[in-house]
This record gives sequence, C-alpha cells and structure tokens, in this order.
Amino acid sequence: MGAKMINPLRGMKDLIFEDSQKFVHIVTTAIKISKNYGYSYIEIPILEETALFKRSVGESSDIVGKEMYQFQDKGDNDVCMRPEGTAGIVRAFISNKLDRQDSTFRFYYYGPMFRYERPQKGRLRSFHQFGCESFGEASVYEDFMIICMIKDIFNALDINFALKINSLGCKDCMPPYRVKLVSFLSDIKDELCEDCKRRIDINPIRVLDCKIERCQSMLCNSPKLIDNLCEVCDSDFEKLKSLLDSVNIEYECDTNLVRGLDYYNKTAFEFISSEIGSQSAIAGGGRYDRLVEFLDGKSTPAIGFAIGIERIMDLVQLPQAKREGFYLGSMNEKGIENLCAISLNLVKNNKVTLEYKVKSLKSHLKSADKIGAKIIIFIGDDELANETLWIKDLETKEEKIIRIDELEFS
RNA sequence: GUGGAUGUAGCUCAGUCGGUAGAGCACCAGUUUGUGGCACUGGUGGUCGCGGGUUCGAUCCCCGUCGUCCACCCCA
Repeated sequence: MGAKMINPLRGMKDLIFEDSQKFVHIVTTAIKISKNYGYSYIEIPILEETALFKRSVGESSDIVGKEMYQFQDKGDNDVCMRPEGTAGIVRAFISNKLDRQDSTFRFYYYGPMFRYERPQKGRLRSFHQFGCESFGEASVYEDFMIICMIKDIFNALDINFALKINSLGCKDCMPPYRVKLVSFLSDIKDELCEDCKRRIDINPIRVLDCKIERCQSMLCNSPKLIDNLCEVCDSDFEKLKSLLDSVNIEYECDTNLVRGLDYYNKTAFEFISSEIGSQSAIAGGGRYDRLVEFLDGKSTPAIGFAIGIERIMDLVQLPQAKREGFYLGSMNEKGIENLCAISLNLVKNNKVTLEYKVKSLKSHLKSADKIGAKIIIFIGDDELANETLWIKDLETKEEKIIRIDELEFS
C-alpha cells in the first residue's frame, strides 16, 4: 500500500478491445496483400547497435540526432531501440549474406518502433509500422509495383489517400544538383529561418521541405532537382509516371518532397490522408540503392516503405461482428458440471463461454446475447431430470430439446 | 525542445459565486410460474490527477508537479 501507481510511459499506449482488433485487422490485411506481391515475413531484433542507425538513417536527421532511445547495456554496448524498420532489415539482409546471392528478396515486417518525441495526435513514442523492403531489383517497375501494393492495402482497408511522388536523383545527378542548390541557398541565406540556415551546411535538400511559409516563398525559384536529373533517373521517373497513369493511380509530383532519412535516392513517395490532423503521412518510402553498400554489403538496389499503423487506426472500420460460438449456462450446480464436460468438447472447434454461476434462464439469455453468442445451451431443472439439453439459436430463434448423448460436436 | 488547452464514477461530461458531488451510457439485480436485444424500477461505483499554500473549511482560489490532448517541430 502507498506505492505509487505505475502508469504507462509517456507516449506509450495499450492497444485493447476495439483498438487491438483494428490493429490485427490492419496487419492481416496488409500481410495478405504483400504475400500476394511476393513478400515473405522477416522478424528482426528491436535492439540494435546504435551505429547502425547513425550510419543508415544519418546523424543529421532528427530521428537519430535527438529522438533515439539509446543506452549502454550491461555489456557496455552502445545500443538503441529501433526508431524505424529499414536499417535493421538491411543489416539482417547483409548479416545473412543474402547480398552475395544475385537474386531478389522481398520482405514484409511489422512491429513497434521507438522515438523519443513529444506525443500528439498520430505521434507516439512507441508506435507500430507495417513495412516492406525489396532487395536486388533496380527496375522502376518495382517502384511502380510497390506503390500499387500500398494502394491495394489502403483500398482494402477503405482508406482515402493522396499520393505524392518525387525523384531524389542518384549518385550521378544528386551531387552536382546539391552544389547548385547550396549556391542558390547561400545567396538568400539571410532571408531564411534559423533551421534552414543550419540545414544549408548539414543537409541542404531538407531546406526544400521547410514548413515555414516565408522560406517556401523564397524557394519557388530554387533550382529543382527534377530539372537536373541525369538521363537514367529522368527516364525512370517518366516511366513511373506513365505506369501510374496507365492504371489510373492519381498522384502529385512534389519537387519538395524529400524523405527525412538520408538513405533515400531516386523514387520517393508519400501517402497522405487529409482526415487525421497534422500528422498526415500515413505511408512513406522510396528507393535506397546505396544503403546496402553503405553498410558494408555488396552493392544491391533496394526499395521499401512503411505504413504508420496507429495513424490509420481512426480511418479503418472494423467489419461488423457476427454472432459466434456457444454460451452454456445452467439453473443448478449439477447442470454446470454436465455443461463443463460438453464445453471441453465444443471448445476444440468453437468459441465457447461457460457460465459458472447458477442463474435463471432469462439471465443466461441476457448474458449470452451480450457476449454475442450464436447458440445457447441450457440445463434447467427439467433438463437435468430428463438428461436433456435446451438449445436455442439466438439468431434464428429456433429452439430444440435433445438428449445429452445426442449432441453432436462440430 | 516551444506554445495553447485540459485533468470530477469504467466511459462521455455537468456542478458547487469555497460548506467533501450529479446525469447519461456501461455494469449488477429485479419487473411473480423457464425465453435475449426494447422499456421501467432499484443498486454497486468517486479521498473531484498528485503535492503544497490561502481559509474555520478547498473538488472549486493560488503555486508547483505529473499526465493527457492539440499545434509547432519532426515523421509513419
């Protein structure tokens, strides 16, 4: 007594009842579709060496710079709870030497991610992502297919979205563009916000993404990467657009769309919902062809995405619950004993609720109705004396009395 | 990290110009003989977030703290 109540940590939430059902519904829907697209499940550790995220996500990002759950473990290792999924999966891809095989690998995953941020709508410190990563496929068709897959997932969940796409260029066209951009930004440096001034040196591309109106207005004449793409990147981006057109997926080219993580190149995309407040990105991803090599694997093209499960939770409707299973109750102690034996047989193939308390028929019916049972099996005084069961289907209202030994278990 | 709002039953909220609280929903039980969803009646349930201060007295006023929500920022 007197001990302080233990509450969940800030920004961490229990998913229970309707929320947990939605969670499962979202994940099973996404799994089904990604399997159809050729993805298989990968499960990796939540804890990784801190260096993994520093090298892949990039130290300039806020995620790594100030939001990681990072600590020394008892073996004095510098470790960290994963703030996102891709880095760990790329590490696993390399650790398992899959980069040595000249083949294609596609993985889906889901699970908790951790970011030490200030919580708000659509932003938790412990949250869940469902994501996919595809390795070994450089074709822009893969970019297209992955966007189709996300579209299919959202359609299956009946979620509206807007799609934004961009190309971030490759190792050939990005660096020269970057030089151009830095020179442009340096000229208008004094007009930009403090964050942007800082970004010019650390990660100038991020300036394009600045939310401050004043900065945005300064940027309308900035050199656009889209106009500076090399031939391959340009033709791939055009191909992607025509493929999307061919299947009537609407999209908007957003030249300022930059992914916050350093590892992206070429195709970048974001799915936006207008119905969930300011944290409107419900899925995001893109190509990261250099990351495997960067983490000391054999150079392998790759592309992936992640969906924020909590962010779409308010957008999904649970399929309507149907009456299901059996409710067993009695008016006397001996009846409960008999029903207990029956329950053990029924439960092999059915959802079963056995009421241990002696109650009136009316009371049992109420309880059975409340838990959504389809069939009630009842033993009253008559049934006990005659060794029979009173059975009623709560949906069709059909009822019958049968001998106990006549009951079929299906 | 910054700003705004907020914290009263399991849930959604009302209320006391300072005298230790109420509704709806939910839950439980009844509405006479063994028939559910509706209706009616009754009941259980709150040290009014926590800690200090002012006061004869605080859930209400003041300060602090913690949590929650929303926005900035960041991102899924």
